[in-house]
Amino acid sequence: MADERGGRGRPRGRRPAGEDTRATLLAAARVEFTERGFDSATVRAIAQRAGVDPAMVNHWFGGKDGLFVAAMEIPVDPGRIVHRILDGDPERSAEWILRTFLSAWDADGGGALTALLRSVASHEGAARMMRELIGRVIFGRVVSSVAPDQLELRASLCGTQIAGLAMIRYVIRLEPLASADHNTVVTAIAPTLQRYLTGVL
Amino acid sequence: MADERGGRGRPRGRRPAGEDTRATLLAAARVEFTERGFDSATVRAIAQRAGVDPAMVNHWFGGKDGLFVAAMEIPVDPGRIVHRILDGDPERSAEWILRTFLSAWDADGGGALTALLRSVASHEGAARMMRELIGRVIFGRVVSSVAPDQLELRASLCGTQIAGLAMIRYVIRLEPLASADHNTVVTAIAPTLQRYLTGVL
DNA sequence: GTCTATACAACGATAGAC
DNA sequence: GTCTATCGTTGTATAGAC
Repeated sequence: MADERGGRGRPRGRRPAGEDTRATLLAAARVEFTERGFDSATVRAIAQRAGVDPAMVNHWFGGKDGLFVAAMEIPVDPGRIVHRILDGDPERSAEWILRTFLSAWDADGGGALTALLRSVASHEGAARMMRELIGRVIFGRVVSSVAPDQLELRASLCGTQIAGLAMIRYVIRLEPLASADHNTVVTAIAPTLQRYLTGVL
Repeated sequence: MADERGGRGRPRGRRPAGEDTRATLLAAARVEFTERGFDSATVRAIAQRAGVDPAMVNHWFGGKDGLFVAAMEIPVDPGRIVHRILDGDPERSAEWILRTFLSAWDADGGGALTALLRSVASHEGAARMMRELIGRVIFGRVVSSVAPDQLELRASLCGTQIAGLAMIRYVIRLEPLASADHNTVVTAIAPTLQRYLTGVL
């Protein structure tokens, strides 16, 4: 009864090893989340782009939220950034931080960053992730190793300048900063960041 | 029957001339779009806020899109802000700018600002409006009256610090900056802004 | 034979259209 | 006020890897 193995659809059951559905979904999710933002991106569209069933999102990530946090890795690797920053002269930390962020963001034209900011603005969960990422992982560790006094205030101040640069350069795209080369940006902004890191507040 | 002019609900049928349903809808739409962004704002909620049937949105604006484009005119008065800022000592402009923005943003707990940033991040039209608002109307005029050299670069740099402060303090809510009083914020950030305005870059 | 990744169907909610 | 489209999610049967 109801056997009906007529050719429609993909075959059920476990697919051959090597067809990594999870990774395919992640890639599709990054595209959709980037282009449409968290709310407008649909699980169905992501699944369709990945060529799999929407239920796979639930199976692999527990739902749309899980897929989001899995897909939206920060466009920079915090560990590497911190490490690279701490290897140099503390009085030149600001310049390194800026160059690291600029390189990471410009790598894909700011697409991933724009998506991240969009998600941060519209999704409280993303904002919370961002909060802990900035405060603890990135600037918290950087600041604690260069200027232990007023650690948290310094970290959040650094956050303002970095987040603001991201907003103006990649989201609002205000000229001339949107098209300025890295040296120009560093010359203008590094002193600010350096003061937030090690200067007198 | 069901005349019931005394209590809840509005009378049916054509309303008397002068009760501008269209304008009421526009006002309600601005509130909802501002608070929730385009996607999350619903026609039903807008109509309910206006005390009007959702069908009126279709009748007057042809749908949600039409209502949006009709509603999204800039509801702020940048002129007053600029005027107040320019009345003081040029070397104290940064402090005035910061205090003006902080007061405006804190007035409603940052709600309107969060909504604005959300719209900017998720809607290209809002980003374009923001671009011109920051670059030309606000900082363009401020900077041109204090330091005419590298006017646009200075304006966009001011934009980074202001936008970043907004992001960290009201959207991401990173402590201690999120709860810091105005004096603390001014002490920390005014020097940055002052350098962007009149300092050496 | 067992486990599990998978496809399919359907549900309840919600929002825009008419 | 009703209709319809679409969303996220859940349940279940099944095919293939192990």
